[in-house]
Amino acid sequence: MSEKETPVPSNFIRKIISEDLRNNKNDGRVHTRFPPEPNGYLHIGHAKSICLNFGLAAEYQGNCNLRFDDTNPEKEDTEYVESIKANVRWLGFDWQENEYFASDYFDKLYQFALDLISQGKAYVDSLSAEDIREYRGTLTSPGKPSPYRDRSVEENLSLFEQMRDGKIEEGSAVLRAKIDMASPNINMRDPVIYRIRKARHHRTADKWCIYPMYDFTHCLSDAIEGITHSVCTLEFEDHRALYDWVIDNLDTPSRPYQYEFARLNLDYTVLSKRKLIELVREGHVNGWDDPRMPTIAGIRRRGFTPASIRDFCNRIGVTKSDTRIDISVLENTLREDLDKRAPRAMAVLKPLKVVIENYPESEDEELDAANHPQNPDMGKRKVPFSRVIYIEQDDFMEDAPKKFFRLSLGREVRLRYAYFITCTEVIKNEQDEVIELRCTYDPATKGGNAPDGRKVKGTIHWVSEAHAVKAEVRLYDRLYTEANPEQGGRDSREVLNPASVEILSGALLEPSLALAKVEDHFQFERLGYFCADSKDWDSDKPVFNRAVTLRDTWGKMNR
RNA sequence: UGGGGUAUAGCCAAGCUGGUUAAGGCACGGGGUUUUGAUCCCCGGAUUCCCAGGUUCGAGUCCUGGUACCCCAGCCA
Repeated sequence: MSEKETPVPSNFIRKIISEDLRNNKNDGRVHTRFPPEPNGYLHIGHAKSICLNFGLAAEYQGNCNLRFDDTNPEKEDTEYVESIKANVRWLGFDWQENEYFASDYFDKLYQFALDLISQGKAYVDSLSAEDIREYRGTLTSPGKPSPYRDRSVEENLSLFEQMRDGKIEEGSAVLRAKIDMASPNINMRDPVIYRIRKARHHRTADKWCIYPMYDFTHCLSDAIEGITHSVCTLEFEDHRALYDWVIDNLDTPSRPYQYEFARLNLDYTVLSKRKLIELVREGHVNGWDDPRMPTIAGIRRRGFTPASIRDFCNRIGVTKSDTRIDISVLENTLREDLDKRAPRAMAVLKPLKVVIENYPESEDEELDAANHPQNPDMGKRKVPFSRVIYIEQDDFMEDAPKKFFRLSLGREVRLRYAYFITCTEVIKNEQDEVIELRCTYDPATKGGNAPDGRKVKGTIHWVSEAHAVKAEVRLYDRLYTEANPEQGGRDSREVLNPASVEILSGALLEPSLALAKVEDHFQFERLGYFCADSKDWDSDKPVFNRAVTLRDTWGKMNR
């Protein structure tokens, strides 16, 4: 993380921490954690949380734990823990030896539950799930106590033990905290803190058949790890009262506090696990790492860099207001990062043949091209030139308006790093489509400058036919046609963008590009930033993904 | 009158205990440089901070009353 990134702006959590430090709370310690559940892949929304938690720890010389919140054996798997670790590492964060699992605390958690029971603050409820829901009341009416609410401590202890020993059927008993069935906060109406799940856990195997619930586990895990600031998203605001209740009613090694911030919403994308799974399962995308997916794996494959994502997370801020970020903010952090780092190269996506009639038939030559126009340290390379080249179809227009600074019949343009050429003839097929151009070149303009001081309006990119490398280039666009795909409760599948990917199998690259390594980034001049695909790249068939286009004021004018 | 939150330019977002001209970024518009219509460099926008009252010499910041939007009734996290 040596690159210069936008300084982290102030936010309310920073302010709280600074205040705590001023009061020497927690002996001046700052300890955060990133607590994913290993039941799915991380996405850009998680990146916000990762950057926040690790960023806070770094700024205040504290630590940030990576803790897997694995209390639901039926949904979790080690496959996810591996991918999560890889993603966090890729983003540039290091949790060092601070890797934990809530499942490592099952014994302690069990003891805490026993303590609560002994204090008369928890009881085993034998109501069915449906009855519990019934008894809980509604948002506007209070709940009523379960008939099992006043079981004796001894009976509860014995029943809980039977739960643990597998003597009670799944679903026929749970452990509940005894708080207040009439609380206006539904989370406080005797929340379930342990349930029976006769399922194999990915780490504890068959040791347990009772598993603690999130609200009981999370706060105690924080306390066990000495977390000082437990940062989570807004939907847990209502749970804070329960978080505090558990901590306050048990003898814990430390006293953590929970703070909530707004989760990320991004234009033209969807970030709920359920929706993401749906996209994959129904085949709207090709897997979790499809470059259109907002998953870390997807945006990585698309060509985003860790620095650009960190920068993005810093720019969007941390608040409690429910907002939606303009996709251009993300795109722009990538452009900024890659503009200074990505080598330039030429590639023609939709080729149009050009024959330079006065260029010798059997000849070719190598021209010098800068790898980065502003940074000579990135060196130069040779680009082969010959009589037959290809240019971009979009760079020719037959009836061109005055403002069209590219090639047209009778007009002269510069071929980047090569020569000025003038179009002399347009060849069409029976469908009246332009299939070839005949041009002449001015040998005196080699390298791209005219000795007579003649100026040319446009510079276009090109590739020599004899030397070109054929490649597949995938152009990606937003996955949805609406900024907020789920607006008004609509099914986001109704607004899927049918043109979210365009595969060009006949793209032509300058030869240097064939030497790219997987995940290498380039700017294809005048087109955008591209990344060598990590999955389908083959030395026989290069595959590039377009991560983001260049800014295009010409394109904008024409829209 | 269930409870918990949020409201500052098109989109984000600073704004400490109330004090001259309401940061910054993205987007947008204009101009300059340029062998990428890219980059880079200038310049531009809120008499106004959800609304209405009030307190005050002075309020985005305090008070009162509204309005809009988000979250909560898993033995998910």
